[in-house]
Amino acid sequence: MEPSAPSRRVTIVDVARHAQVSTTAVSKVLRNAYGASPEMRAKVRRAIDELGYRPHAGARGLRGQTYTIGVMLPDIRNPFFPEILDGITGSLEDTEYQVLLGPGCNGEKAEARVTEAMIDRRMDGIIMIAPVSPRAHLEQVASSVPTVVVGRHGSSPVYDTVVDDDVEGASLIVDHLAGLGHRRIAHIEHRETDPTRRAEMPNARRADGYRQAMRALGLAESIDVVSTSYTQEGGYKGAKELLARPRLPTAVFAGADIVAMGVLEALAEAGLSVPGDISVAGYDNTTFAALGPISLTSVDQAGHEIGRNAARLLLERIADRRRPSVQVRLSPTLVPRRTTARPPE
Amino acid sequence: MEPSAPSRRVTIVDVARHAQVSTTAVSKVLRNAYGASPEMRAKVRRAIDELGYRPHAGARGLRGQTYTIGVMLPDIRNPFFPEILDGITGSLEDTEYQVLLGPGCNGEKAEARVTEAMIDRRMDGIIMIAPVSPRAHLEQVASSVPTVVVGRHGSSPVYDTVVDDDVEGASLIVDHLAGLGHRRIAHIEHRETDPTRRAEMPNARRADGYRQAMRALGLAESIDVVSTSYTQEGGYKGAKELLARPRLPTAVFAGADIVAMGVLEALAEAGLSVPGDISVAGYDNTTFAALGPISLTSVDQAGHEIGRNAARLLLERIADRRRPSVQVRLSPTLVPRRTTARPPE
DNA sequence: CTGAAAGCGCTAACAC
DNA sequence: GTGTTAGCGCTTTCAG
Repeated sequence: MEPSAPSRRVTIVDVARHAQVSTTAVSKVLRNAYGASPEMRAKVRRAIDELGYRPHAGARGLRGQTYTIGVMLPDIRNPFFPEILDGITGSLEDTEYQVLLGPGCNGEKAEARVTEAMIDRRMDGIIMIAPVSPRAHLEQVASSVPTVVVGRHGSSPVYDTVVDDDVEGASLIVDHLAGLGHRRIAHIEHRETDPTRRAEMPNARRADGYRQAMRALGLAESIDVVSTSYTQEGGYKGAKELLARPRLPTAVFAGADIVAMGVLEALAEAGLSVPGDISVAGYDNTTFAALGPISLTSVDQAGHEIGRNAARLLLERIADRRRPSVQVRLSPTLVPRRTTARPPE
Repeated sequence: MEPSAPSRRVTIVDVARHAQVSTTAVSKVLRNAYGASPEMRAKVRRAIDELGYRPHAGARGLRGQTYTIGVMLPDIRNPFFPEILDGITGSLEDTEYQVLLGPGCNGEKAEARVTEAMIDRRMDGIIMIAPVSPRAHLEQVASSVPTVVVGRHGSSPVYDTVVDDDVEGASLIVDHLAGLGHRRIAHIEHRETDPTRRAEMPNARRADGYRQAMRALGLAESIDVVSTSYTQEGGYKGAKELLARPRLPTAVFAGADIVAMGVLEALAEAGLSVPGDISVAGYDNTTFAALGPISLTSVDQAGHEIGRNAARLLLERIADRRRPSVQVRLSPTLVPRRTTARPPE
């Protein structure tokens, strides 16, 4: 076996010759296009199988499509994304399209690089998951390739969106805690200064939902929001800040599971038991929320459904680039586990 | 803004015209190829900037390279892979190459589909992380495109490999536990029946390393291996099995962190405290091993280094497809945390 | 050092 | 329904 021998690959010409037809005929069969008789199709299919022919995606892209869908994930570490991805690939696995992921897009610059790379490779469509780029950039991308944006609120005429209702998710948690008897429920949010992002990013929505739900329950005076970041460290710091309050809250709603991890650590250090002394809830229902030793109450975003919808919208838009943009909003569900219980007497 | 307007992109012809040179000249500048005067380069570069030109990767691939590296990850959920990926993208971000990931490759069939897709897109090189495909398939891939295989022992003349020394990792754990005074140390392994895979997959090596280390310490009679799988459930079942033993081990070495999670759950259910009654160690030093409430002793595989080496080897092989294949083996390190301590008196 | 011309593998447009 | 032809945007000869 030669290492990476540049052996000439079977091309459409070889198939045409083998099947004794024109390359156009082969091309039509490949694309299931109109204008080939059943006998011709059969003949061509046989030749394709016999020769083990697979079309060169790049060459196809030069005139037609590349049959490639790009998915941009901001952070491969976020255990919530795999669900979305499964939803996408699941919907696409019976199509001709192949999904390829753009890695490590943390920050606007990296996002721009990846989206450019996808456009330069003439991908047929792009799904951007929880992008942080300014809306203008999203619209610029969408103006050159069919695009679906996942996890950003706000709509645009040029791209479709799929989001989970973060306001509803926050109130699921608040209602759950209030139902258990809690009144002093604190929230740890991700600090967001940019005004556009405040309006569009899920984290800000969760904080809004928390406030809204507290007010609806007549707990307006108990509203207590600590601004840190959606990281374990952010949770740790946020909890430290709450521990310094004159009166401790009886429950903490962390804006993300990873934040809850930091909270649990800080509480353990302070000698407080969960949920005996204080209840803790997260958001995203990530893998580690389900881990036995953690068993964190959380909100599930139906990532699979999000992904399925994103794929569906993208295919629709690839088929008709002028159809009006669509916004899909899904509802989250509460997953109660062992970190929440009635407040201490 | 038009939704996905198919506005004609700037091509190499536009750049050539703008700079008043031939397309050949532009091409040479793009590729930093020999045969262009400094003045010409400057002129072309200016034209490229002014027009915002970016070459079409697919078209380039038709004759030359696509400047795309494919990375195949078996399971995006495995929290160990992001480290490797960071190592790869970090090494490549100052090059012209763009990394794209093939998603969800669990199982031979999915792996084959993804590698085919990468080959059909004429990627310049492929990095396969912990593939499960038979070696013949790996070699077939490698024979048509430069390939580096990560996390598979055993060498091939047609692809390079980067592995972490799993035997050494296992003995780090065993020595650590023995050093604390443990003698009855059990191991939970991933069941592997296929003989080739037994020889090449890391999981089998860890079990071998465990046995070897136990023997070296004169603890041969205490060797106790439970075969389940590298999943949380596998850990849970494995622990249940150990709990049914006439004499409980004082320490459990789980072959992977996720397995340890299941073990912790089963032990908690049985009312045993960790590490008071029994010590637990994992492998991979994943994100959740570091989580405060878990704090699992584990083995760190230096994922970043693995990724850096894989990228380096791949670039070398792209530059010289005939250079003899290389095997890199890296050493793991122990990360002691709170789940391991001296055995009960 | 420079550029004209051929061609990579495929699809679209157009004949027949 | 079928085949012929002309590109898509780039790199690679190969003359000059």
